[in-house]
Amino acid sequence: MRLTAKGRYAVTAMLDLALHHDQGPVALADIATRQGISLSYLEQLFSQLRKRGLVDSTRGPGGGYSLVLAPDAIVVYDVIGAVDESMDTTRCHGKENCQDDERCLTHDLWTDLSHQIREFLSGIDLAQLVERRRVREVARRQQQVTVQVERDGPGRLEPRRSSHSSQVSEPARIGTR
Amino acid sequence: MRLTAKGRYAVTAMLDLALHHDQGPVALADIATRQGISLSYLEQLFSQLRKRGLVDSTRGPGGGYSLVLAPDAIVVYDVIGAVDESMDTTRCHGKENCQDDERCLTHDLWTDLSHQIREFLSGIDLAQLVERRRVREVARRQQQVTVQVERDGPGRLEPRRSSHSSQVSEPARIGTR
DNA sequence: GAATACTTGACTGTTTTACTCAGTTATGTA
DNA sequence: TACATAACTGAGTAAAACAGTCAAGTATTC
Repeated sequence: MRLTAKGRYAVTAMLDLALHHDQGPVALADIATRQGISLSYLEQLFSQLRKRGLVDSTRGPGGGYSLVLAPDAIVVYDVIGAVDESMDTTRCHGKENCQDDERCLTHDLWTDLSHQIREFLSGIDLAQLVERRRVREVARRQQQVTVQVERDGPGRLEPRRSSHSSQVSEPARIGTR
Repeated sequence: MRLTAKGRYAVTAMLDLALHHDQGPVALADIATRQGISLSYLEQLFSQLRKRGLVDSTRGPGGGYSLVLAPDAIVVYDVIGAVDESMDTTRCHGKENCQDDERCLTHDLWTDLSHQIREFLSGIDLAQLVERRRVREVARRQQQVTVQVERDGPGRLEPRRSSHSSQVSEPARIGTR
């Protein structure tokens, strides 16, 4: 089973995109500040998301990324699948050669589990997540942070134009490991 | 999410134990040959399984490991939990400090997924697995192998007593990686 | 006392993870 | 046209996790 920080970041970032879906393209720098993910890392992730056709990019000032499909047409499973290879829990990846070219004792168990996980994550789309009360709470909190940063300015230099707050002391800590 | 070869091996080994449950203690060397797992590695695993109170050991000739509880009282989730730390998919491990000491946007999603997985793996016990037709098939195949090895002898030396086939050229391949 | 089998702990090579860095290319605005 | 912005690309890397191995025990039975 491949469910790593990478996959979690991808889902978080896509959800952020869905939350600001109506405000045109969203710059990665904004997502970076709001979600506490390193910008360089986001660039790497979005490169993959774009290749999989999940997002579209707009270059230049005011540019950023936007969802290709409506939030209710994107399920969590696809997002993770775009960056995390496979969600399979079998060692043989579906082929039944786990032991001496034959099925191992527990082959079916892992197949069933993989199926279970796929079902679950395929049943949840971004729109559903956006609707959740607790997600909205967190989103509101994160909005505060962004506004704060904007008011204080990105570091006193620069005339501070546009709604972007590039180069804040972030990215900081994203939990322990 | 932590589901690695280690957890899979543990379940496989425990299932092997359940299959030979009525024949007294099972030697690790036997499990190693039948399941294609390295003996040294099994030793490591069973050390943990014993600490968690899932198996009992009998030393000396004819000894081996046996289940502490009946097969229908041991669920897969516990076996994996014994060797694989945690099955949690959140980064913060339940604590809600995933981002700046607060809940991250997708916290609940991972909590729900973890719950889902736990439910699934807690609903399956070793007895149920033993009953499965496809498991029995594989088990029969593996029995053949053991018998084969016994007939051929472990290498022509030794008078060949008891039902144990120590020190066969195994452990060999355990699938690719 | 020899063989069997469990027990412990340290050690190791490889792969994966989670990044960073340095640079390039495209685009809107003054 | 310059310049600021922001997307892109690819290589590099420290640290951790994985999947084991190895060596030296101790307990038990025949």
